Amino acid sequence: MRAIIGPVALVDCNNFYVSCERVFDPGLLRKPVVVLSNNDGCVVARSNEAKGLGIGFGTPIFKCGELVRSKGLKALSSNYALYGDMSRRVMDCLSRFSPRIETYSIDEAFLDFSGIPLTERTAYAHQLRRRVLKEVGIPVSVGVATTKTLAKIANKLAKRNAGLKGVLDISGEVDMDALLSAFPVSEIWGVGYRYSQTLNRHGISNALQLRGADFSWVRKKMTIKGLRTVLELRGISCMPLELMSKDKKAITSSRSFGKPVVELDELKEAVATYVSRAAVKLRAQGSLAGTLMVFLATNRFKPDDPQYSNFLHLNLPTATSDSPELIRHACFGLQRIYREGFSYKQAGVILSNFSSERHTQLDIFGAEEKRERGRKLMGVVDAVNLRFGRGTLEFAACGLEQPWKTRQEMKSPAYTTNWDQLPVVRA
DNA sequence: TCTGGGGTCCTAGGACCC
DNA sequence: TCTGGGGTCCTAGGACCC
Repeated sequence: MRAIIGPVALVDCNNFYVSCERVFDPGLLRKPVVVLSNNDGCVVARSNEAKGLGIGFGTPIFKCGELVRSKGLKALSSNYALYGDMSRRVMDCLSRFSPRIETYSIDEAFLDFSGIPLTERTAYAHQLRRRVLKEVGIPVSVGVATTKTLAKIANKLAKRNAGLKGVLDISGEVDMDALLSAFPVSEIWGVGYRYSQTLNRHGISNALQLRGADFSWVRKKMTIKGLRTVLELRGISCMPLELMSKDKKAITSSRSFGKPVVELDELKEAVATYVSRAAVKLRAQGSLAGTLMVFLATNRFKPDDPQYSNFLHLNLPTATSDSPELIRHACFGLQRIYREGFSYKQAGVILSNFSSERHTQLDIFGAEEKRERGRKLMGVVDAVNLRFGRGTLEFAACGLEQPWKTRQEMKSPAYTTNWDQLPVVRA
């Protein structure tokens, strides 16, 4: 369901992953903290204190050793079970402030504010902010404007200026020209590195200049999406609220390995593991995959090592969500592209070309009975893993030792999603 | 020693057809 | 040797997002 919108609020959690960690470990408050990517590789979330130390997004953590020693920088492995659960709590809380809500990402939501009179919007946003902090423990920022693109800008300004206390409403009378002329074009939603380079070359460096740019020129250089951005900067809403979450059109599962992998058998275990994870998500949305892509690659950061990467698309004979079947196809594909004599660093699979499980095309070879048994088995496996935690039941093809598994040496417990890891309060 | 993972949308161009 | 025009479908690649 889509809807034309009036004023809209963008609510964005501040330094979300770090804030989640702080809820359960107050010792991290007011300290420089970063959360690392899978494999404990590079920085994907930073506390304000860490940003103050000059640590950029994506910095490899091995370059921060000195800061850990001299400034007490604390680095944590990412804990997606925790962040996913905290996200759900934040969204629950927000939906009580406006039932017309679009969950845009794990840490962001757009809320329809058209029911709130102009003079009350700022106060309402402050109230919302206090409530999320009290109930969930996560600090958020709120930007209110007449379009999503402008709300994004308001939100960034609210975060940036401490005096605003996390809220900025630009949906009413404001000096929009002054505001936009001070906002760099590269920070506009939908303008990435490439486009901002092109725009800069043509003398467009701030949001006011982009707002005034020639429509057909923008259309040519930045496609229809760029044109929508320009219109939104003018206050014309082109991006409606998406109130219903949509099914995914593709599901990827891939990881860098904790250490290089040479043997085909080990690669097969890894790929079998990834494809079973993807299959769980596939079944959860009631889809069948018609295409499976498998890929592998050596470490591109070691240019002196022999390099090789490849991928293979497989059009499956029958669309399926059956884990053993998908594992068979993935291993077959992997075998086709595997070359001996390389140290592999990464592999993965992408499922796509989905159809609905409810109107399956019948298998011309009459294997319906077998498929039905498979469906029931998958249902049981998913239910057990949901109840007792991921990995309770696994396929033998995924291996037992899993030496290739990613490193996560600084991970916090799954405080909210695993009974064994609930926080303990000491009297 | 150590450098992420998971998505979406749009367009150009090729293959193919009449 | 010369060599049309219009349409559809598909895919690879590029741009963006968090």
